[in-house]
Amino acid sequence: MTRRSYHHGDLRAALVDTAIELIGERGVRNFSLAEASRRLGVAVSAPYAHFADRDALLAAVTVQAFETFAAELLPRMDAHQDPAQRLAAMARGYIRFAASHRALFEVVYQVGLDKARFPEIAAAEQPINDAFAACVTALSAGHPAEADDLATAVEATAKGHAMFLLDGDFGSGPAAVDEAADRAAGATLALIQGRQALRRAPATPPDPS
Amino acid sequence: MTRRSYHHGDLRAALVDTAIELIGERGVRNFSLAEASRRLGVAVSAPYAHFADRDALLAAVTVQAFETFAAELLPRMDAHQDPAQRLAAMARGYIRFAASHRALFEVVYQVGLDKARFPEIAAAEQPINDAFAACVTALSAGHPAEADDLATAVEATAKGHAMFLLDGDFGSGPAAVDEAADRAAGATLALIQGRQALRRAPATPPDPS
DNA sequence: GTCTATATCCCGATAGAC
DNA sequence: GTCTATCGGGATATAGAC
Repeated sequence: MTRRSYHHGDLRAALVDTAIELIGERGVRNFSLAEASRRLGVAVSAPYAHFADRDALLAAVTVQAFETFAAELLPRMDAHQDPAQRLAAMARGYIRFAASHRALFEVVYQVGLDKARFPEIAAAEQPINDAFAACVTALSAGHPAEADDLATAVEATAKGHAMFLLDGDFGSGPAAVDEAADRAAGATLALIQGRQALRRAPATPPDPS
Repeated sequence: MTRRSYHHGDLRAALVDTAIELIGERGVRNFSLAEASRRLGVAVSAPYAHFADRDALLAAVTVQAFETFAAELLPRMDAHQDPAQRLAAMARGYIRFAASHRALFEVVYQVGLDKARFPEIAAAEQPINDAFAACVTALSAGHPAEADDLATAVEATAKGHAMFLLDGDFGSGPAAVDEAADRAAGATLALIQGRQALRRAPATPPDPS
């Protein structure tokens, strides 16, 4: 494959790959079909034989993002039995995914694609949501009203740490990723532990010692 | 002021206001100097008499964002003595600010302005950072190594909740804002409580009951 | 301080040839 | 399935008149 002639190659797949490359280099918001075409050495009109428009290509990238995330995350989770540890592992995996597949992460969380138009996105997301929901439900047994609360808090914490990492607030390099992952996992456990503590003693002010 | 002739009016201030309007309507990403000029009825070249370029205008908006945030947040914090409660109030204020000044929030957290080029941004940010750091330090007395950890976790949690709110995950309207603020405050307290619990019994698996 | 006019570049999308 | 060519739109920024 010479990268110069896709006349009979898989331009569709090549476009997805190139989109991910370009988004990694310059951000989703500066991604254009035109530049992807240029990089692949095809005419700017060529992508329209495979995608209805720019959003359709981004939808394909989004699907790949969820598939990649699930493939990397779910095995790691299965190493733990305890739901709290599983959630902490999810937080860790979330951070690692954001760091090692920055472009995919960006597409998922910065492009507001119409999910009604691209139902394949919801389908790709499903396995992760299921695993997450199972942990939260297990941890909220006996207190079902708090399940949603906990889910949001855990997600928010992971997402927040990921954004700080991508913004460079942890520095750069593998050490920064490890630190962010450790902290997100720690915060997740603290969150779970703290909810249980507050459940037992809701009005107690924190120990000042 | 007729909004049609800024020949001798304060075009600079008007541009900042209009930028905030436009960003609120269509997002920072789609904000352009050209459209701001059009809305104000001035030539597209007029802004260049007041701002070196687009980023310089956005820097002015950023400064206003921090000033507004500080003005709304700091008084609310002062109502509480306990550092944990102060941090929870900060989380609440963070959410409220994101909701009621969406455009300002977006500019601060989605535009990556070069802080070296615009030192006035750091200056405007200072009072908030100081108040935040004071709370975290007070809560980490005796465990200084954890201060940074806690600061990041609290910030991440607030930011995460704010992003979910702005993405519509809490629904819309004042009730959604209240719910997001309540949850962010609750998660902040849980985080603080959980750290203290884990400090006492680091290896204890969460109570499954 | 604001204007008109312009240079230069980018983009998405379509039509019709091969 | 890909090409060439083009339409119609957008943007930033500058030059020079008033």
